[in-house]
Amino acid sequence: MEPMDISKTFDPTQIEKKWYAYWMERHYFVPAEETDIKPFTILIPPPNVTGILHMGHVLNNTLQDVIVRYYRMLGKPTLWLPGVDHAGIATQNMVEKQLADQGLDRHILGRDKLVELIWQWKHEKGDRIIEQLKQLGCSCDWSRQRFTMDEMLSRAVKEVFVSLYEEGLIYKGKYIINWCPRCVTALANDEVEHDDEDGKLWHIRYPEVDGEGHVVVATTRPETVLGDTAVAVNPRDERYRHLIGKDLHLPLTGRRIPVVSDDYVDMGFGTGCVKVTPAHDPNDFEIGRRHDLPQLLVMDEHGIMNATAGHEFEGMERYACRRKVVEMLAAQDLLEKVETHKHSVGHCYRCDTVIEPYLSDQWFVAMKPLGERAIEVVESGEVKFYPERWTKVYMHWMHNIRDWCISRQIWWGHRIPAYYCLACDHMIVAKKMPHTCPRCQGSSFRQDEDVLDTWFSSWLWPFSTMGWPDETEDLKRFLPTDVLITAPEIIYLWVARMIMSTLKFRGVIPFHTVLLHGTVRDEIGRKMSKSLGNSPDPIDIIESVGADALRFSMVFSTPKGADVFYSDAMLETGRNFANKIWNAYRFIMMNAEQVAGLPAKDKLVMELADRWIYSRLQQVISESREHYEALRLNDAGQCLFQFIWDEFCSWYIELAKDRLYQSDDAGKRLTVKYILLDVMQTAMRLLHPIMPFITEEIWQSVKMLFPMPEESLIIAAYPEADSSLIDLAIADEMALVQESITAIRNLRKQVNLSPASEIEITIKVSDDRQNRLFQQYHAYLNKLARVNQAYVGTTLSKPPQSIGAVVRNVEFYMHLSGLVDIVAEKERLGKQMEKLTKELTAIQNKLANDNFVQHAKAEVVDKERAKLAEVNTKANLLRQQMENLG
RNA sequence: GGGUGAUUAGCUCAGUUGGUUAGAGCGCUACGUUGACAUCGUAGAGGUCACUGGUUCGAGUCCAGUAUCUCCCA
Repeated sequence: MEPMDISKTFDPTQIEKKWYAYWMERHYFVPAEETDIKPFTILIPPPNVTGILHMGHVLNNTLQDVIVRYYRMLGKPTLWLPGVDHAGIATQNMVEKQLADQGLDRHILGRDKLVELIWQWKHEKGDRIIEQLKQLGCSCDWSRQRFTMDEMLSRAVKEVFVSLYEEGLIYKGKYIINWCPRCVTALANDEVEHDDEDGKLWHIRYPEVDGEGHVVVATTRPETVLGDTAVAVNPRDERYRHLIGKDLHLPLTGRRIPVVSDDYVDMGFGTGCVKVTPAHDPNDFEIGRRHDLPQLLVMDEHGIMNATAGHEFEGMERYACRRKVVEMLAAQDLLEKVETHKHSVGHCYRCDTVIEPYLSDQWFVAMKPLGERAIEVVESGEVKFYPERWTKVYMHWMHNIRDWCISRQIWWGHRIPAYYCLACDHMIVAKKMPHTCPRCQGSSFRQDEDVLDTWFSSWLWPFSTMGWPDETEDLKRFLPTDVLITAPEIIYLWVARMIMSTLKFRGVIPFHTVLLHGTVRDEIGRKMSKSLGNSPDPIDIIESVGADALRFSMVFSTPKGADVFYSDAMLETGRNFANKIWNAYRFIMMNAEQVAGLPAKDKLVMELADRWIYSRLQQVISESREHYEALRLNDAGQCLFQFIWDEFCSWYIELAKDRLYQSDDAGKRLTVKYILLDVMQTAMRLLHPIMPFITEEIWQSVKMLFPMPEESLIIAAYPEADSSLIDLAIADEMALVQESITAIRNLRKQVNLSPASEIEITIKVSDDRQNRLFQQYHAYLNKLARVNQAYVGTTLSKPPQSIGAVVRNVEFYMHLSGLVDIVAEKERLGKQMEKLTKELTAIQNKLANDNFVQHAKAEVVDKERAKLAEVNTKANLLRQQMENLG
């Protein structure tokens, strides 16, 4: 390759397509067969089939890909198992919306036709998000891609349902659900939108049966009085204790209802008496259960009052009924008062109708028996959460676990495998439609109309995707998997349930580690959402700055599971970094043309900077390994960013230039060329998990010049640190040089000397080692601080007309040529003196404090003393300089 | 209402078992086209660590309370 053909800025589009195709052709993402090495496995949280890639997916899948690629490089057979979720309600809604545009609705179409339409849609457009994940660089094993409605997964769903039913852990019962009377359908919790509204609070009198008194209850929905079956008070409430167990007259109905005691009642709210309507309020439903109260449904599925409400109200719309109830109460002097009241009201997300809590037949899973083992495995540490604090959230939910309502009144999903005999209504739960009714010998059946909650297929993901209930090779090999990476919002919905199901049906944990990451927000902290329009399209970003830049920015900005604040500035971090790497590569290639016969590593003529960069490289290798393994991906990113940008580019490459351009020693030139290629190549491997495309591109191209086997692949190994190359003495010397260069640059700045002007420096060192160091490497000062002439010695003193700085115990004096602004300089020094004095006082006070000297650890005290000496030296120098200025 | 977490520079965040002059990136200011990179370089300014009390020789760090906010569940 002609080096000058390499473009000045990094152009990702071409190379991303090229290398993804290359990886696919070579089956990189398929775990190696025939090996005894324990594989590394990650299950994807399956995105919705309707989904298009958003920033949340980018974060989630980038983190997974980084980890998977890291373990692949460690030589493990690695499986990232991908798939898509059928997302019952969301998908059906989307297709129904399309129908609506054509003036159709599902009732006209019928169930079979609608389901057929959705499948058709899935085949045509459903897997768009999969293509987008590929653009992001995700290294999933696409040959194992699953869909929650696949035959394989449906089999598992039926198997589990039937098995839990037979064990008595699935049952049919009554439950309060959110019901939209206009759409005539049940709504999931997340389909109900809550708004705070100004409503009214009606205070109603319920007369006592024995005695003259009454209690007052407050309600926002007076029509539900008709369905009351009790009044509840708090057992500790002195005001009402005498009423517990007594009866009240329920207004307008002629019924008598008891007073019950329940902890749920808030003594401080309203009058402390609560009317209980078990069939029309979720909290009342729970109270009703505890006290075995009747559940009276007083309206029908359209929100029209029924016969149970009483003949005066039957047939009335719910709000008309509300008005009539209020009128009648007032007429009977049972209305104590009416207040305005702000409260939260649930609305149908589709039609905005006020939802009605509604009692209906539903299917449940009894969760308590499944929860016990799931608690144990987290307590014992078999399953760990990162960050750890989520363990508490998980435990809290598990200890208060409730039965899971798994039926949904929609059409898209796994239909409940329960069949009813048309002749005698006998119910049979079975994997297939039965032939004969065991009770009446009838032979015609209808299947339950409901489908299962989408999570009922997702919770089986760890083994349903691997072919269970068959004992497949994949099951034996890949379960338990290793790390699950997901958002904390679905700890309950998904993570906990997978732990329970996998323990129940496989007897093992599904994964040993759960990594929870934050939410992607916009610059002002809002969640990214379609409706706010604050979510950029990741594909646009990839097309403009590249997947690597996006990936790096995401990884870099997601510390310890905290939220990610997406902004253009944040994206620039990755874009600039990719460009920086690209230009370092470009520079190296420009100078690498003739590096044909490189010297063997042990024949290299290495000097300070060379030994230093190798030493640092080894440390960075170890650190990055530790970070990747501890799942601190942002730390891995930061550590590599800092090494490549600051240490390799800003220091090493800059120092290498002298030898490349000016040295007439061929051995020196060869050494530096070798090291540039070697460090670059190693750094590309370190960074490959985070930025796979650019690192592969550079790897492949450097490989042609660098002495390594032609077939060696970037993924073939994650570098291992060679501790023999770590040299702390060298590191210390280099640090001194670096600090010195910074100090000299500062001196320049202080007197406003242009960085281009050449200067003379007197360096007073305090020992021979330092003397040798500065004699030998004054070229470094020349290159990076434009020190034209350096006088080094142990006995030198401050030259006239100079300003000084101290680094450790080395004094630097920059020779001035009479260009200094005396007044400004004095002011600056005065300010510095003030700061030093303050610090000095603090240390002296500390050391004068007997308590400190006696109680603190010896090393802390020693450190304090050393500091005192250092600060004193600085102060003396400063004083001298101030005197010099007159 | 129950639970959980947070509060450090203009912004986003580090700060490991209490022990430097509380750090980084971005932004801002000044200067700079030094033969990879202006998507760059060098330097600078900027903080009562939310508030109140406590423990300690010593608190951003530990404890209690207050305030404000986040998220999950109801």
